[in-house]
Amino acid sequence: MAEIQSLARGLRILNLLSHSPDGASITELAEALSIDKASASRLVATLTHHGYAEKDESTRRFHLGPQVVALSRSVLTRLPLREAAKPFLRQLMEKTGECAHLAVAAQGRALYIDQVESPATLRVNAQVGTMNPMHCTALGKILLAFGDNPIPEILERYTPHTITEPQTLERELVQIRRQGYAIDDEEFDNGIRCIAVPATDYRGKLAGALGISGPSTRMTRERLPELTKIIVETGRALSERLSFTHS
Amino acid sequence: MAEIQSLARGLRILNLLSHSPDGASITELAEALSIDKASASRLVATLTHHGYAEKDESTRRFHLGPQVVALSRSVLTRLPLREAAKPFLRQLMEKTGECAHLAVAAQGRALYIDQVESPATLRVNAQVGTMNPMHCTALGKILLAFGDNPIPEILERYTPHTITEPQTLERELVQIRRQGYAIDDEEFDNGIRCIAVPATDYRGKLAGALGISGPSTRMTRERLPELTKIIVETGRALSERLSFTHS
DNA sequence: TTTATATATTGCATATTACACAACATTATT
DNA sequence: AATAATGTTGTGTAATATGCAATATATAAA
Repeated sequence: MAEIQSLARGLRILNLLSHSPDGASITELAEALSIDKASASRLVATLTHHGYAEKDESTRRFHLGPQVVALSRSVLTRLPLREAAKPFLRQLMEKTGECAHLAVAAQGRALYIDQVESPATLRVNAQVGTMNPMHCTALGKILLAFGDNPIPEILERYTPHTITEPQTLERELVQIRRQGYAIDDEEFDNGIRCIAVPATDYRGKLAGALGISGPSTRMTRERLPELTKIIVETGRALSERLSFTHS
Repeated sequence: MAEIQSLARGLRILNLLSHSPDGASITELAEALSIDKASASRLVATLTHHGYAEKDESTRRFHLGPQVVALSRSVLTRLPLREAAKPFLRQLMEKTGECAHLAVAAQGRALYIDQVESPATLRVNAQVGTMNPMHCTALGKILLAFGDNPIPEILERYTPHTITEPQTLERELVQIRRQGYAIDDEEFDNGIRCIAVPATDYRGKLAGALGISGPSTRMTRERLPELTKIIVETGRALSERLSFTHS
């Protein structure tokens, strides 16, 4: 596989910018990529010229440009799963009172492609485009258990409950496959519990994962079975729906 | 300004892919850019490797990859306007029953950065990331009237009501500045009317535009004044809110 | 204000890198 | 199975991106 160096560098700059909430300067970018300031300057100029980056004139730092938002729209609208799942997410939110999320596997992580927010003041908001680790989120575990992604090499610890042992995770995945749903019991964020189920297409192949997230004070261990039942049913319904839309 | 050729080519490929709902093949991309198949192949390989493109194995065609969605999130969350405007959009939708939209100027077009959908069956949906022309949308006219974007050279016609004469548009903008709101009376889509107002920050500088869109059967000419009043008030409230959040 | 420091942009020579052409491999079509 | 179309891999060539140095610009200090 031949890599086009300057394109790869440009893309790495985009990635860096996306992880820099306060933007980045030319020198910072050059250092991060171990390239010359001049090269960075020219690469950023090209990105800017095409709308992929933009300079905040007040801070003189570079941010991602609006063009990437326009790109993302075309990705999201292309996903038939998103279209089909929307009413089911809404229904999920209404029945449980918690925010409902939809995710697919991307780059070894769970990429959130849609969300229906709950009206509750205290709620778990996950922006579309968020990429969370797979091993410690309910949606991610579903994607691991039913998809064809390998178990990540390193299982980073986020909370005291995070599973960091590969064997433990493997056993968990077996159980998830058996029971048909996954639970994240404060394994990624303290005080947050999630439940997720798979959405499968007409061939039974995994299309994505959907579920709810809420504060553990509201999603108590006692309520989990009742909530799980709702989510499993919704997942089945969506999967059934997907079986008839193999366009 | 020195353009990095291969990066520019890569970005142009991304643009092409975003306008190709059914994806694109290597040869199509090569033809569109007037470059060799081999070059296109290598560029796409790099894009794919970094998650910016992906191959649909069933059709053997290339689409945009999930990475661009992840990028867009960082753009959207960075915008303080979006955060601040959310409750006002919701309120707008609830009071009018129509979909509420929020847009900023980008690349000479109106870029939709947020939306609150109405529950109505017949509603005007504008995906986040959509880029509409300025001269024939209510949000766009606001951005033209109060922002510092030049009037587009060519005013493309979309419907019989589209303003295509620069002088006419200039007069319209003067009136919009005076009255403080803009109306799109089936100038972009037949059967759709929109009303929009500006959102200004603590310096009185334009931050974005917000408004509603609905079918002209429901948003009749008679109802426009009543709806306009609501929107103008909401715009003032948001602008006031923005005056206190100059972080 | 002036000086000093940090940061960004432009010129330019070198060589690395991307390029086009072609051959090969793969997949689709007949 | 044969043919056509499309995608990928070599390879020599030359154009292009690169790094260094110098200039220009902006920021901080004096």
